[in-house]
Amino acid sequence: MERKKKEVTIYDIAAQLNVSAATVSRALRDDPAVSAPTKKKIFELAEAHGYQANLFARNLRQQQTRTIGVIVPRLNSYFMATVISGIEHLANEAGYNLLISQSSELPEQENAIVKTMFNNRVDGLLVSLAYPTADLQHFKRFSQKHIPVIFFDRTLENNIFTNIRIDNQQAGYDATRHLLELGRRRILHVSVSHTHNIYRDRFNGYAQALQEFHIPLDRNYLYLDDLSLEAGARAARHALELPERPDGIFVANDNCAAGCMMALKKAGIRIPEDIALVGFNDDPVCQIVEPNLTSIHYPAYEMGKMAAHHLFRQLAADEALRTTKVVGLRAELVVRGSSG
Amino acid sequence: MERKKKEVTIYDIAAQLNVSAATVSRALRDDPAVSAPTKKKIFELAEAHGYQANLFARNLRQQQTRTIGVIVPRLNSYFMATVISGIEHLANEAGYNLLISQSSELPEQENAIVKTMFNNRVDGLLVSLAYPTADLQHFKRFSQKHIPVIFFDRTLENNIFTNIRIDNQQAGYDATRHLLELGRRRILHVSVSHTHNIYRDRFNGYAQALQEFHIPLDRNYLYLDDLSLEAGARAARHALELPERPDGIFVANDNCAAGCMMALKKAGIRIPEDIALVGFNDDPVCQIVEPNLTSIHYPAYEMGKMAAHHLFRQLAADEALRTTKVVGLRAELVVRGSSG
DNA sequence: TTGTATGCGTTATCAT
DNA sequence: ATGATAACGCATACAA
Repeated sequence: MERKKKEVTIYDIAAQLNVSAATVSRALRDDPAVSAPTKKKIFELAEAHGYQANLFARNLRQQQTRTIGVIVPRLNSYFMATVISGIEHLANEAGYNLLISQSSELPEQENAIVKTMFNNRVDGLLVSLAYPTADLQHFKRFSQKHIPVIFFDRTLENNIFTNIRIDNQQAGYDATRHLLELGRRRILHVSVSHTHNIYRDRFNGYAQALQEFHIPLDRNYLYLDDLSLEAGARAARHALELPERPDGIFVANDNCAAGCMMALKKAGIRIPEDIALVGFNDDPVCQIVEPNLTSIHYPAYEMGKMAAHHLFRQLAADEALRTTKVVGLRAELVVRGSSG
Repeated sequence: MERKKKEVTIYDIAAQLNVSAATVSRALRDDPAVSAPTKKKIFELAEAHGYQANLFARNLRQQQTRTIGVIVPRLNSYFMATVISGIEHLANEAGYNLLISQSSELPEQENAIVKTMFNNRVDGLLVSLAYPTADLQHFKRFSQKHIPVIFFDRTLENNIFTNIRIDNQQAGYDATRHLLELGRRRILHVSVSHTHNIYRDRFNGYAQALQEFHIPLDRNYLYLDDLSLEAGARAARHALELPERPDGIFVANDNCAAGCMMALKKAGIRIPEDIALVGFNDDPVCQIVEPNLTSIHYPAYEMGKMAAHHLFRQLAADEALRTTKVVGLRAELVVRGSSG
């Protein structure tokens, strides 16, 4: 069976130049201890041979991979794609590779991925948690070995790892208050049943705004499902079956809001006249549905860059200097036709 | 500065059990040459220590990484996310890791990524090319070292690597013929200006269908832009400025078709009565626009699995058995309201 | 400024 | 069935 062709190593270069492998190694890493002429010769020969450093050997020696793991619930949302672009941007600059995996919203899957990433000796982890993930046990092996983990978007309260997130309560408040200022008084909130804290926070913002306007919280005006397109249709049905029809709906993501809008329109409801609608994320779909969807603009790209930025900082810093913290990003309301 | 804690190695286990490291290594890999009792002892102690194989050492020794590189133009489409899910599915099963990167449709970026992946010694590559990429020069280093590369979706004719794709001409034909059978006669085709072959093929299918219906090809009925949402609006404007308004439009992707539909509706055009519309890909957006968009269903998940499948086959096979080939997948028309 | 020697943790070859 | 030993390619402590 044909073996792989032999690679050019620093030894080959050293032999041809009558210097030691150590010198070649140093020259290639631009060590100032090597004289300019030798360095030049070495660079040239390396170039001529198309020399490639063997990263395993280097990693084996240095105990680091220059690889960071990224774990997200799903790759198929505009939001996540944008976050990852942000991460990539910084990672490329810093010469790090990305190992990307999706948990498909399954904690067991997430757990398996974390283990794999650990075995692959990633230098750090960037994670957005699956819905149902309720604790951070599976990241313990990382904290034990002092490998930094940064959570973004879907975070969990903890005092070990850094969290990057928006102020979901504020955003929920802004969305709801906007509807209230439009004169709407019966506002339905559509969200997800697994009470992940970001959705709880959005709800809290909703509740806070209602309270400010002296509107009592009514359990009937909270509809929990899975935030899919279909869930949006179900939410619409729920809305129409309510004894007093809502005049405003705040949906915790755009996709679901789009489904809701379509179902409402099909039922003859006018948007925004009869019911005003606000979504969340500011996905491109906002500009496709008619009327265009008012939403909370989520700074996805920036969040990706932030997450990577903090990871690299922690990688560079001494263990002791890694102060646990929460980084907040601004998320702003974008008003469009659905709440004209 | 605090060093990383020492890892448990096969030597540690060997020492504690009074066997050699070689035996431990064999046992851990379940080599039949090791007796059952020793194996058991070794497994137990390894488990107790939370032993983790050091992949660098293994890779260094075996000259392989069990990592495959995935390069896509963009991560932010439903289509790509689905393909990647398909790839992941098989890769996980086979115990391979995925290194995912996006070229952002930039050949230079693509080139850089290919180089990085090469340096990282990926065992194989799964690639969907950037629009403007016109040749496969940058993959030469892979063919030279006999590292398999599989192209999917955006492929380029070649006699070295395997291509996985749908029959774009057939699909373009199906889409156009559908409009023709609806009685439409002035059919505009909206596509992308960089003539990547998949778009050329779709156009050819369009031309073929017209020919069958004895309709002469008219350059005015071909609009080339970048297939973005905005390009869709521009295409609509173009359509309305034509001396004879089209009664059917075949757009080469759904996103652009959605933009086109919106602009047409805004201009007072009724869909499908005045103009029938067909998109491409069968993205979720098809079910969001009104009326729902007729499209070509692209078997994305299956394509991902196919690509991974063929890569693993080539990895397992002897060099000589790697017959270059093209794998075709079926793409079928899904009729919806936009061409009711 | 350069060289020597050694370790990083595995696996494969050859003995026993 | 098991052991001794030599790579794999690089980086570094120490010596010169």
